[in-house]
Amino acid sequence: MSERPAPPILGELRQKRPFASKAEEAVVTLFRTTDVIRRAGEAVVAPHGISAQQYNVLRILRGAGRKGLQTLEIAERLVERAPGITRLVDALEKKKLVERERCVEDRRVVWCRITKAGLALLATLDAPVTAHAERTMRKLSAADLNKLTAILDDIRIASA
Amino acid sequence: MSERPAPPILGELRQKRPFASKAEEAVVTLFRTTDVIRRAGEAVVAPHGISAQQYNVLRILRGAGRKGLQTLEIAERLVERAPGITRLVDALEKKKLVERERCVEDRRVVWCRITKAGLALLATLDAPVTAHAERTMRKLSAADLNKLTAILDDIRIASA
DNA sequence: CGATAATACTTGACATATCAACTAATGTGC
DNA sequence: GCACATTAGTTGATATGTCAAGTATTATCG
Repeated sequence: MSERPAPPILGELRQKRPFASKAEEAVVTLFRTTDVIRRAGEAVVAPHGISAQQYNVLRILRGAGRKGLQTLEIAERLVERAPGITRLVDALEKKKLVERERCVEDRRVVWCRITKAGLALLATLDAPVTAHAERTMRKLSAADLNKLTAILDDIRIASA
Repeated sequence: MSERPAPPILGELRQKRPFASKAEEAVVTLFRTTDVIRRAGEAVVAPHGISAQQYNVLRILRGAGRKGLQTLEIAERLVERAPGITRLVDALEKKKLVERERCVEDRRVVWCRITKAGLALLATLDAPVTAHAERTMRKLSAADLNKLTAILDDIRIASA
């Protein structure tokens, strides 16, 4: 008789009942783990007056370079989807981290660009953000880190 | 020269630049994957008039049995933390899925219990929710499923 | 060319999330 | 038993998320 140890997540959530399946256990564990990491990540950027989503927008716009990106293109590239992209960019514009310009050739389009101030803010955040990721994953071997990413990719491919 | 293939997440987010580190790639992949799964999960429960968080509260209260749980105890057991537990339970009470009662012995405490209607709702959701988890993880081998959970547990332990 | 459709946002309404005060009740030390 | 801290929860202010509907502009088809 092999007594399997109870999943750690059960104790963490003070649950006694086992999960209906391994799949459910994995999903709950995934949610929980991501929540923990996200909160820690928000704590990194929040003192600088922006949310994690706003940080993501800034990074996307930095990557886009001079020309910038159309509003809805930003939305498509967000790690975590946000239907309220207009107001997300509104907030960044109010903070002067992003600027917008109506396109002349196609007046439906609005081009968004990161400002100097936005780039400066990102520059100060690069190291802390990378450090946070390293800290989060520090206990994993290189093999496990690759394995984790590969498994997550498999999950997304299957759900497409 | 081994040409490594670009990480799938890069194409998905239309990014050209590689990540600063494997750790950052893993974190972004984790966020993205969880976002995809969460949205699909919300689509399962939303038609029944509740959010994923509210569903989580109901499951916690079902697990707690007759006596119910004190308000803040629910908050501690949530998979994804919610500081606004009062209003979360408010919403469920308004829908008659949960009932509350001020404790007589310690009048600071409020006991929360799931109602018959709450149990009935959960009963109809059990199968679809389990199905969603199975569907999400269907492409993973049993070994990979265990590996995923184990790696995620390691991450949380390290960040404690 | 003119009607219709499609695109690219924007806005309004409402649900949630977050944080910091605040209230009420209980526990603790002197 | 009284001041003070602690606990349990609530409330207010503000930000963010979400969906549906609306506006302006461009594309398409007969």
